[in-house]
Amino acid sequence: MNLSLPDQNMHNSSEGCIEDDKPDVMLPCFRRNMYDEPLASYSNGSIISQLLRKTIHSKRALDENHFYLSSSTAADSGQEDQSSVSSKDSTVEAASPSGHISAGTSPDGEHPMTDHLQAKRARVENIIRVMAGSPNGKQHGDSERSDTEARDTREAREAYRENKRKQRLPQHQEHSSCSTKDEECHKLKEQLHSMQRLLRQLQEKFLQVYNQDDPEHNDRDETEIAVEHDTLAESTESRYIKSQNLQETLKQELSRAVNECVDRVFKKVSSTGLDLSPQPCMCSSPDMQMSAQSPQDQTEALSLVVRKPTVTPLSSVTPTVKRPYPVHQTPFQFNYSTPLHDSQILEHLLKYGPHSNFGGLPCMPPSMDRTSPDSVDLPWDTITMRSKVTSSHLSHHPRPSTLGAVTVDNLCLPHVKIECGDLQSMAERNPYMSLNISFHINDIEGLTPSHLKKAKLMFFYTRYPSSNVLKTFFPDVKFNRCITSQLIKWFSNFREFYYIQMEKFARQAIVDGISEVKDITVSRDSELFRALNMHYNKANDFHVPDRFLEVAEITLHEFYNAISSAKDSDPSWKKAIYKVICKLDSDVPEEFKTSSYL
DNA sequence: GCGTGGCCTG
DNA sequence: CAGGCCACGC
Repeated sequence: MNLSLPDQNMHNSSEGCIEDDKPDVMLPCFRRNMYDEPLASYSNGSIISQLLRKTIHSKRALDENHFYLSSSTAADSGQEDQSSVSSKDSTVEAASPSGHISAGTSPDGEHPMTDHLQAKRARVENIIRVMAGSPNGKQHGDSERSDTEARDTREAREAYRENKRKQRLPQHQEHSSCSTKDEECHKLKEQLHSMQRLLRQLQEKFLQVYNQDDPEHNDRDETEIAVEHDTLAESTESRYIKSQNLQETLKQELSRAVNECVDRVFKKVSSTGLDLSPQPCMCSSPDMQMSAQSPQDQTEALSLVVRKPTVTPLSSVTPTVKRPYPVHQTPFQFNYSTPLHDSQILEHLLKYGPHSNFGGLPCMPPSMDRTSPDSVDLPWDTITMRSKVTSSHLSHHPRPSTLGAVTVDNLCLPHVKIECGDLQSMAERNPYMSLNISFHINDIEGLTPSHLKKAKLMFFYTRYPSSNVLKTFFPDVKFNRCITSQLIKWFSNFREFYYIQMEKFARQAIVDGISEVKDITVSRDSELFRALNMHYNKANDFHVPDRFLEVAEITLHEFYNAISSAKDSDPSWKKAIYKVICKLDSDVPEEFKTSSYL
C-alpha cells in the first residue's frame, strides 16, 4: 500500500515560494540575476524587445564576437513604442521598463545593443504591434454573454455584473453580430491573408536577424518558447480575479471560446476554400508545428504549456521552463483564432518570452531541473503543448514517488482559488503573478490522489473527522484554510455518497417486503457493502474493519426505520440519523498517521 | 464573523 | 469531486 513517498521536498519548496528565497534549489532560469524582470515588463508593446533581448543576450553569452556595428534607424524605435501602445496596456506599459527603454539595454547592462539590431528590432516590433491591432473577435463577446445569460436569472448580483460587463463591450461587437455571412467570410478572408502576410514578414525579419547574427548557431539558438493559445479577452480579467469560482470560469470560458472559434472558422473557411495550411514557422519544434497544423485537436483550453527540459544546454542562458500561463493574459485576440494560430503562438512567444513570470518565483519543484529523468532524450527546443488533461488535480494518476518525475499533469492543473490561502492579498495586488503562484502553490502542496485514497480509507473508521484529526493524519500536508476545507469537503462528499447508498438500500429493502429491521444485515457479501467498498476502496487492497460493517448496518436500520415510519416526509428527517451516526466514529489506526502510509 | 455540515448542481 | 449556497452554532 505504499503508493508514494511524501513529497516533503516539494512542500518545503513551496514555502519558499512565498517567503523564502532559495536560489540554491532554483533553476538558472528562475534566478533573479539572470532574467530578473518584473512581470509587467512583458507588456504588449515590447514583446519583440523582450524576445530579441533574450536572444541576443543568449548569443552574447555564446560568442561575444557576434556583434554588428552598422547603424541605421534605431532612433525610431522609441517613438514607435510610445505611439502605438494600445490604451488597455498603457498602465502596464507605463510601469515597465519595456518599450524603447529596453531597446538598447541588455539584461546585464554591460553590452549595449548595436544600432543595427535595435533597428531590426524596432521594425519587427512594429509588425507585432500591427498584429496586435487586429480587430477583436466578436465570438468571445458572444460566448461570454451567452455564458452569463444562462445563469444570471436567479441572482440580482449576477445580473448587475452582467450589465456592467455588457456596458464595457465595445460597440462594434454588438454591430458585428448583425453582419451577414458573406461579410463575415469576406472579413475572415481578408484577415487571414493579412495575418499570413504579417507573419511572413515577421518571420523574415526574425530569420534575418538570426542568420546575420549567427548563421552557424541558427538552428540551435532558437529561443525556447512556451506558448499558450486562448481567446480570453483581457476585458474579463478583473471579473475573473474577483470571481469566486475562478477555476471553473476559466475552464468554461476557455473551452467554449476555443471550441466556438475552432468550429466556426473551420466551417466558414472550408466553404470559402481558403488555404489554412500553416505558414512555415520559424520555430523548428515539431510539436509546435503540429499544434499549429492541427488546431482542431485542441478542443479544450490549454491550461498550460510546457517546455520540456533540454539535454545539452549550450549555456546557462538556455534554461528549462515548465510553467503554466494564466489564461487571462492574452493582451489581444484575433477574430478567428484557428487560422491565426501561428500568429497567436508567435504572439505569446513574443509577449511572455521563455523566461517570463518566474523572476520572482523561486518555487519550482526540483523535478524541473534539467537533470530530471524526464528530461532525458528530449530534443532541443521541444515544445509540448498539452491540453488540459483533467479539470482536477485529483485525477487518479498516482503522483510519482520520485521528485524528478513529477508529472506535467500535476503541474498544470490549476485548482486553488485566488482568494484561498495566504496569497489573496498578493493576488489582489498583482493578478498576473498571483495566478501563477497560486497554480504552483497548489501543485506543490495540494492534496494528491494518494491523500484522497487515504482519506477514503479513513472513512471506514471516521465519518466525521475533526480538523485536528485531519491534521494529525495528514502530516505531510501543509494545512491552510483551503486544504482543510478541501479535506473536510472530501469527507462531506464521502458521507453524502454513504447516506445516499443507505437510503437507497433501505428503500429497496422496504420495496422487497422486508418487514423486520432485524432482517436487514450488512455483510461483506452484501450489495451495499460492495457499493461502498467500490467507492472507498476501489482497489480492494484494504481490509475494511468489521466495525464499519456494524456502522453501516446501524445506518441502514436507521434509514429503514425512518422511512418505514414515514419520517421521510419531514424535510430534515435525515438529521436525526446523522446525529446517531456521528457518534459511531472509531479511532483511526496509528498507521494512518505516517505520511508515507499508502 | 468564522467554521462546519448539508444540499444541490455540474 | 468541487463549488455555491444556506443554515447553524460558537
